[in-house]
Amino acid sequence: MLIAEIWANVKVKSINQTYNYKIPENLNFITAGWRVTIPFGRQKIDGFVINVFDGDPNDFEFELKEIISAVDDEAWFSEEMMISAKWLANFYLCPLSQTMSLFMPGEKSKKIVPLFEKFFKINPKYNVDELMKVFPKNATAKLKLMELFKNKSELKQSDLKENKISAATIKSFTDLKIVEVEKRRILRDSYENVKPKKKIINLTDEQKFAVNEVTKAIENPEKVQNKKFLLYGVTGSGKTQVYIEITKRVTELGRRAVILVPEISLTGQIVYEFKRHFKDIIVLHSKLSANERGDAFHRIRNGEVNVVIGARSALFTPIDNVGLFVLDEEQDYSYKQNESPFYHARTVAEKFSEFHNAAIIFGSATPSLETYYRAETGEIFLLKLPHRVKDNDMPTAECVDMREELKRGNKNVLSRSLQKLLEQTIQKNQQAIILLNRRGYSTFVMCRECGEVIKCPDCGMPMVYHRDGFLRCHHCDIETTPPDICPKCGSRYIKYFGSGTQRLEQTLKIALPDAKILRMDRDTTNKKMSHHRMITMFKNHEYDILFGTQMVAKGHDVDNVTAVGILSADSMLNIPDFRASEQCFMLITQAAGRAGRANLKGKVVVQAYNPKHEAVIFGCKQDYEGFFNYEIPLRKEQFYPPFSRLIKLIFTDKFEDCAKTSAQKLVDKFNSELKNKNSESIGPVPAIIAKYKDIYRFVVIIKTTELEKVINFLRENQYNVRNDVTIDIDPSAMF
DNA sequence: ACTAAAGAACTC
DNA sequence: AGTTCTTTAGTG
Repeated sequence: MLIAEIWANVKVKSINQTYNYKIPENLNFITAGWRVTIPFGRQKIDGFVINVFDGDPNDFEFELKEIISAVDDEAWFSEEMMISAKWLANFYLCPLSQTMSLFMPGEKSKKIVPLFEKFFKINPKYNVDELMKVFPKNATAKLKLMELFKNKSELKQSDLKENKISAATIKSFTDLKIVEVEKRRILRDSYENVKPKKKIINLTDEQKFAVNEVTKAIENPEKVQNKKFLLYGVTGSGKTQVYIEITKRVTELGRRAVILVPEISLTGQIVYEFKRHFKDIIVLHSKLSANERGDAFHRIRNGEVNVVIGARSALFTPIDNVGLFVLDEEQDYSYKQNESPFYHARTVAEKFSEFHNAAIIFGSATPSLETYYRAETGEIFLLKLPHRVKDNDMPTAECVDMREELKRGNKNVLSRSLQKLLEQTIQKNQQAIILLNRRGYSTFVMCRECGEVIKCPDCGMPMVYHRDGFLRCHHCDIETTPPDICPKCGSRYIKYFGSGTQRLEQTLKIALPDAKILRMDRDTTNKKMSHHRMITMFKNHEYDILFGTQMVAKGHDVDNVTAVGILSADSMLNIPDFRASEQCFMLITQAAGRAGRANLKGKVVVQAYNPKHEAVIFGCKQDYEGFFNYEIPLRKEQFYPPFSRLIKLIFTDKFEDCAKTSAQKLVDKFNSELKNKNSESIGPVPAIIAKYKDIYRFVVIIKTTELEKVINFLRENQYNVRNDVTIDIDPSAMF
C-alpha cells in the first residue's frame, strides 16, 4: 500500500517532523511535492507530501489515517523547490512548513482559480469580405462586427464592449460556427501597458567588459568555477543596461534569469527598462492577489516566461533552468526578511545560483562591506564601472555643521547654505531633492517639568506627533491622542521636539513661498503605485522640490535635479549598531548621487551634527573605497562582519528574570562548548524594544566564523523548537 | 469537595 | 495552531 510522508502546514516550531498517511486508491497518483488535505488530530488541515513509499500500514505502532484529497491538479512543488525549501529550513532553523509556504502564492494551500478570457476569431473557412456581402444593409451590428474583424484577426471581450456589440450578436455567429471562441488563460499584469521598444544603446568599454566577463561564465557554466560577480558601478554608470545585455545572452542560450530589486514599488525604473527589452517577463510584487500570483506561477511553470523580476519573494517561484541571478542594490536591507523565516535574499540567491549552476551578479554603487570584502579577497569577481555613462562629474558636496548654525542663531531645520542653494536652483528653473529620514511633525513629545517622554504603550518607543493631531508609534502603528497634562507629574508644560517631514513641509512653504513642493513618505504613498506617480509628476517638473524620507533617494533619476539636501545625515550614528557608520555613509552617498545625472553639474548640502565623523566626511566626498579602507580595520578588530557572521537570539518571557536566565543559560552552554577564537558571544542584554505587550525581551549575539557549527549546536540543543526563542541568522540590526 | 484557570502534551 | 488532557489555584 502507498504511504505518504507529510509535513503538516502548521507554522509552529514544536511540530518539527513528518507524519505518515495512507494514500487511498483514488489518489494513487500523488507523489512528493503534492499539496493535500489531511485529518490532523481533531481538525482538517493542509499538508505537503515529502515522500511516497510502498509499505504495510500494520508496521506502524498506531493506526494511520488517510489523505482526504489533493489540493491541485499537479504537484505544486518541483524537486528543485523541495531541495531549496529543505536547505532554507535547515540553514535558518525554522520548520519546513514555513519555508515551503514561501513557494506558495498565499498563506494557506488554496487551489488557484485561473482567469480565462474569450477570444473571438473568424472561422478560416470563411472570408470577411465575402461575409459582408451576405448581410443586408440594415444588419448594422453584424456589419460593424465584420468591420472590426477586418482590422483585427481576433477580438477580445473588451473589444466587443468598446464597440457596443451585444452578446446576442456574437452568439448568432458562434452558433453558426462562423466565429470561433477560444478560452485562454490570461495573466493580469499591472505593467502590461509598457510595450517593448527597441532602443539601440551603445555600451561603454567598461560596460562591454562587464558583459563579456559574465557572458563567459554563462556560456561555460561547467568550466568557469567562479560565477559570482560584484558589479560595482557609481550612480549613473549604467548597471541596468549591463543586466539587460547579460539577460539577453542568457535567454538566447535557452536559460532563464531572476532579477531581484529591493522594493518593487520604489524601483519602477528598472522594471520599465526590462519591459522595454523583454516580452516574456513576469513582474512579481506584493500588491498581487493570491490568484494573480498563482497565474504568474502557472506561466513560469509552463516555461512561458524567461525573465522573472521582483522583490525578495521572487526567489520562490517554480522557475527552473536558471542561468542568471541579479541582485540590484545588493546592500539594501529590504532584502532581509524581518520575520520567520529570517532569510536574506542575498544569501539565498547565492545558494540558489549554486543549485542551478548559474551566474550571480550583485550590483551596487555602494556595496555592503561584506560583499566588497569578498570581492577584494577574490572570492567573487569584481567588475567596476567607475565612470558615469554621460561622463559628467560627480556632484560636489558641502557639509554644514548644524551646531555652528545654531550658535549663529539659526534654529531652522534648513541651514543658510541649503536655503541659498534651493533659491538658486529654483531661479535656474532646476529641481531639488531633500532627504529627512523622519516621518511625522515632531519626533518626540516631552514634559518640560519632569522630562517624561510619551512612549508607545506596546513597545515603549517614543511616540511621534503628526499634523492630524494624533501621536503615532512608527514601530507598531498605534495611534493615540496627545495628553493635555503629563501622565507622570501632571504638569501642563508638554512640548513637541524634533522635526519630521511634516514640519519640514511647513518650513519649506515659509522659506520658499513660490516653490512647488512635494512630500513623499509612507504617509503620502499609501495608494497603489503612488510612489511612481509622484516621481513621474516630479519628472514632468510639476514640482520644484521633492522631499521626504529615504524613498526620495531610491530607484529613479531625474535629469533636471541639480541640488540635493540631506538633513540630519548623521542621526543614525547614535544607534548602538556596528553598521551605523556604514548606513550613514551609504545614506549620504546614495542621496548625493541623485544630483546632476545629466549634463548639469550637481550640488549637495549635507547637514550634520558630527561633521568630523569619517562616515560623513567620506560620504560627502562620495569616496567608497576611502570609507571601506577606514572601516574594515575596525570591523576586524571588533570581530564583526565581514570577519564573522552573526546570529541573534531573542529570549522572551513575561517575567524579566526568566527571560534573562534562559538567555544566560544559552551563553553558559555556548561558552563551555564552543567559545574559542572562532566564536564569541555578546549579552544577554535587554533588546532595544525591551518589552513588547508585557513580554520582556533579552538578546544574545553570537559572532562566529564557523556558522554551520553554531547552527548545529543550536539545533542539537533544541533552541530551534522553543517558542520563547527566535533565532535570526545574519540579523540586520543588533539589538 | 468542587470548579475555573493555567500548563503540558499531542497531533500519523 | 488548535484541541484535549493534567495539574494547580481558588472558593465556601
